[in-house]
Amino acid sequence: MPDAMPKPSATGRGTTDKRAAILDAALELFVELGFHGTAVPLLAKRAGVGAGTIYRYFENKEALVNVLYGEWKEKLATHLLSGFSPGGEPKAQFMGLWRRMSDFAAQYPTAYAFIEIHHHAAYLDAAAHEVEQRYLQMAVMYIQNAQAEGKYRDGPPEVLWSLVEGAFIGLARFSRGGRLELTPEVIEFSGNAAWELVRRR
Amino acid sequence: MPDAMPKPSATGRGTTDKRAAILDAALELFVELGFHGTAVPLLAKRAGVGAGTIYRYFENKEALVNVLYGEWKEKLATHLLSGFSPGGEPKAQFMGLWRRMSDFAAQYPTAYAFIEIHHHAAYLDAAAHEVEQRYLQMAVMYIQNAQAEGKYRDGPPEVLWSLVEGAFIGLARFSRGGRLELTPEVIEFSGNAAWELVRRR
Amino acid sequence: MPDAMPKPSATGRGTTDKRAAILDAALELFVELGFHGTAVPLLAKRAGVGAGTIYRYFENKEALVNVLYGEWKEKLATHLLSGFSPGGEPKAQFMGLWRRMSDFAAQYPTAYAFIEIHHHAAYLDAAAHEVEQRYLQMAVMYIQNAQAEGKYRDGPPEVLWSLVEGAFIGLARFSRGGRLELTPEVIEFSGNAAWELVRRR
Amino acid sequence: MPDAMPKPSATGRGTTDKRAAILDAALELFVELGFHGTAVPLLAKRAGVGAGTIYRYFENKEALVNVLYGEWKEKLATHLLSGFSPGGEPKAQFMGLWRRMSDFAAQYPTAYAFIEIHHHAAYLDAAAHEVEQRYLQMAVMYIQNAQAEGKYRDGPPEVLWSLVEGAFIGLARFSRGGRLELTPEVIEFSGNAAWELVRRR
DNA sequence: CATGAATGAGTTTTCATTCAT
DNA sequence: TATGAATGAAAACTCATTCAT
Repeated sequence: MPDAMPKPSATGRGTTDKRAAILDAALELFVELGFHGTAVPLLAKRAGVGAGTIYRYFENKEALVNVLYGEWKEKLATHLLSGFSPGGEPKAQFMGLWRRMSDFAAQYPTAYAFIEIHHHAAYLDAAAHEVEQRYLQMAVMYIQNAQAEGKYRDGPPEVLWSLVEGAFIGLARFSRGGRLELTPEVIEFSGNAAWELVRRR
Repeated sequence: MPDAMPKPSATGRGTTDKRAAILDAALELFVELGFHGTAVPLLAKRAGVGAGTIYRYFENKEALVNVLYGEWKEKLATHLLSGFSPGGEPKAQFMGLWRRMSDFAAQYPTAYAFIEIHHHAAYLDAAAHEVEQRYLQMAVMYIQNAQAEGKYRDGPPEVLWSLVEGAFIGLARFSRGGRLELTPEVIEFSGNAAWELVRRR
Repeated sequence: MPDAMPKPSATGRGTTDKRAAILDAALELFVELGFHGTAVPLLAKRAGVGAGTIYRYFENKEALVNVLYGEWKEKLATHLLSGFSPGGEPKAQFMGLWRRMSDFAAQYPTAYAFIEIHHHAAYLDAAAHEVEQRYLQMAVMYIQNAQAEGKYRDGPPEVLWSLVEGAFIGLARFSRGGRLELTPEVIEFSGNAAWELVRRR
Repeated sequence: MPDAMPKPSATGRGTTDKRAAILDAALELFVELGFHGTAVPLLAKRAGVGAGTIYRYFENKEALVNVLYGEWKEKLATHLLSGFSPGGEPKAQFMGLWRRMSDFAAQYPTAYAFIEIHHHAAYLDAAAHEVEQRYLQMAVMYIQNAQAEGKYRDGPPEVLWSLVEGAFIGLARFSRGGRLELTPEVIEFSGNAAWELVRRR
């Protein structure tokens, strides 16, 4: 068991290279082959490191997938929150959210797929579930606020969020199939449609 | 390799018992633990058969998951198609579809989860992909017809369908979490919202 | 464990059919795939009987191979002995032996291969080894007699027999390859050569 | 599937130790128990390595037996060819060949038994069959040359070789039984007898 | 620090044998 | 008496993890 594992935010660079390479390789392979379907030696090879090296950065395979989940879900949350302006046109606000989701899915398609696929895996630990919880709460609060201001359709906010996020996941899945690119036009079109899911009428 | 594998549609009953027990156990465990995360002996135990028995009914584990996928996706397609009336009020038609999706997900929650989770797994074979294709084509044709009749929003039908199905998947996922039941009220509420995704305005 | 197993020399025929079919199938498959390489269900299929039926005639797979070995080695010994005339021209006597070996190998090529291949297998039991012993003793006595009468080369009779039998086995193996038939000409030619192995000069 | 399997001709020593240990153990056990009769864990134990280690050196059990066959048959061919002088007394030449066969069988009795036993096993691959072919061609050419020079008996060279090699195999089998040692006297005696198989008269 | 060869526990799969029919 | 579906013990093989270098 490594005594002091190199942290991701190390200052010196170089130390972190391998950790990042491992995480990147894991992201790809876990999406492609699944967690249990990915052998550590293969992962090591894809990352360009020795198999043993992985265990210098992560306690074991399970820890690795949990770190991966936590980091990316956090990153997604941060991304969605960034540039969020509380007041303003409700539709513009929604479209902003939809665009940020799209940005993220377009920029990190594998990471978005990873998050989506692993959202309820048996090997996710308490920490990962907590990140998950906070993410959902954030979303729910967003909806509740908009409902409180009379902008959004009434109803259980979790349900509304499930529909909106689900719709986006459907779009992202389809674009992952390679038969659709997330162009600005597609994003506008789908965002406009999704807006109707939530808007009060 | 079994020479003549017992078929599902056996006449005499009893022949099919074990096959069905294996499929049921696999459904549960593949959802719970994933395909690679499910060991065959565990599967056998859950099905109440010997480990070797599984190989009398399925060539190997991969064949098993593919049969499972094919059968359930087919069942879903049949279910969605059943009671579909071509002409009629567009919204009523949509709500009918949404209700049938809900029926299915409520009646077979594990199967619906299974289908949703495995939709693009590396171990699905050509036959499974074909079932998948036909399913999508069916959906696309439905959307196209409605668009042609001027009832639905214009735009790529696959995108519209991705949004609608995604929204429903989001709902189903959330209900699987145990914090929401798919009551008629929830179904009406969500269906009304989802209808807005597609309706022309 | 069958109480009274049907014997090979049953009078009524019919009873023996299956036993014979099993032995025939086993002969072929043990030569083709080896003893451990032959699965009992395959054997059953080739014999045209149910897998369980094999256990009505033989205690287990090992007993089967031992019966097979014993019966065929005995049959070979009987065949070689038949028509053996103690006095007479030594070369004619040798050629008679060589011809009878050839007859046997030509008439029962699979059985001859089986005997040859299994001559020292780990799963042969005491009874089979005893048959083996008697066979060798018979051969040795034949050689010793001929030596005593001054017709054969001096030297360890087992060695002489090993050379002669080995030479024939070499021939039989080659003919099994399909590139040579054991025609009367080939038998005469090889017998003449083999005769030189043993003849006194 | 190992990516880069350690090769036999490694420079640094030590690399090859385990590979050699595995091959040696396999040689013994395949002769003793047969290919299908030898379980990999037993093989590993005999070789003093972990079961998994075998798969670092050989793709599977079948590859192992094929490498074994190829290496030893090649070694036998090389040994028989070594010190072969084209011109010279025909009998001396034959006796030289017989002695080299004996040397080999005496020095590597298990390997000789292995080669002999596996000469036509179902699991030998194309490469092994090719080695086999080349070996036979070599033998045939040797006989043909001697025939062309009028030293050997006329007749199909493959048949003559089958008789000679068969005779030697008979001798080797018998000596393996433990009741005969391949002493120089036995080799001379048997060689003299075998010479009569082929010599022209 | 980094490695990758080595491992044995655990996986998938096979198969000799049994037994209900 | 004959069967072949069912089985679990044992086979072949994989892989997460360790550790000597």
